[in-house]
Amino acid sequence: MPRRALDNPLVLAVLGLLLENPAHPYQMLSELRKRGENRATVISRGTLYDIVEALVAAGWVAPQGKQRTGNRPERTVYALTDTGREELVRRLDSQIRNPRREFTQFVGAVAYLGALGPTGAVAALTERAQRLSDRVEADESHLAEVLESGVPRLHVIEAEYALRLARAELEWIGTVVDEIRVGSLTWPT
Amino acid sequence: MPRRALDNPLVLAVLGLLLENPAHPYQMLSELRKRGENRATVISRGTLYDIVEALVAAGWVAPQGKQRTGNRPERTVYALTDTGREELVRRLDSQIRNPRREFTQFVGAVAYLGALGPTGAVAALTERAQRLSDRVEADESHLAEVLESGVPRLHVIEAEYALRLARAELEWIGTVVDEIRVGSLTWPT
DNA sequence: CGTGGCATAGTCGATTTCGACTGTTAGATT
DNA sequence: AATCTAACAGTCGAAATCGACTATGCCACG
Repeated sequence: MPRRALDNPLVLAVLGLLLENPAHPYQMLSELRKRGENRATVISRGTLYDIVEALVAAGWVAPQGKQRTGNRPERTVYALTDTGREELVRRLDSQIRNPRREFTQFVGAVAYLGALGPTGAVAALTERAQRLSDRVEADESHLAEVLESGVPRLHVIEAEYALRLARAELEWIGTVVDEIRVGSLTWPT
Repeated sequence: MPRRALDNPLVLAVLGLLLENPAHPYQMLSELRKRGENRATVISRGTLYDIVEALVAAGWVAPQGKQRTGNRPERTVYALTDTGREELVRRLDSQIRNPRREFTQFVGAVAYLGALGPTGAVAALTERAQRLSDRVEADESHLAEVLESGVPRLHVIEAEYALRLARAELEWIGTVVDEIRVGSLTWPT
């Protein structure tokens, strides 16, 4: 029993992917990269191999045999076991019911907004808002396309969620910037 | 020059704290715990000492001498250097302008909501909403108290932000749950 | 038809992070 | 007065994570 119990966020992502199809690590990575443009922390290759190994040790995932395409190195393909499926559901359930509190770099930085001074704060927040709104727009149209193409909404539900929060953040930034400009949010001396 | 460049989220928190007052590590920890009830990832003690050491090596922080209270072990007090102050501003600015994309456990789990089935999904989301709304209420009244007591709004700005996002999340969960119940969000077969 | 560049795959040593363990003091309880 | 407990403060070895390095196949281009 490992001391630190497989609590890397990648674990859920890997189990989730394997629920759909068996895959070899490198494949998982490209898949995650492709989808996840938006989601899941960017993960380094090495870590992924470590995680898969740990999942095998835990019995949640099992090697399904080796393939080779052309003369490429052997790729071991992994599939979800029954215990793995149970574990996936257990984690999903608990992480939705009571996700552990996580905060983004952005909140962490906003906490010390004061140190930038009113001018600096407005400048930085404005740029953030610009970038974020660009992304929101791109994601919105991308989402529309995907739905148009017949992908069930349930499969892109987390994109809807992310968009919702992004819009809330944009609004918040907007009001704060206004308040600084107008002088209703002031710097203590 | 360290290979991985002090990119732990704690770095910003420590620099930010030291901007206010010099402190010894254990003190920083309690302070962060106190404030941060809400913010900043929960940090283990050991990590904090590692970070402080790295900050000293980077020249952003310097030991200010040792104190002892009663017969307690010596506590080394650290203060921000000038370079440290610059670095803090640099990081703050860049992390607000363009924070690296991070996703919470919750989004990660929502992505695989399907695996819980309609009933399971509703149950899990409902519990999440309940917990979250309890917290929002508590945080709201706590925030009001703090402001009442004369703390400048700027110093609690990130709590306002967090509340805003939490409310957006609550609304989103509400609509999704309704949609599942009503049947406008369906499970593909 | 050689060669440069990119996608494919994975390994491994070094760094980072963690949390269990140690030890002290002040105050509460018996 | 002896004992228990909680807050204080830090250390250190083990585990987790990373990213530089390796190596091959495929395609385009001169």
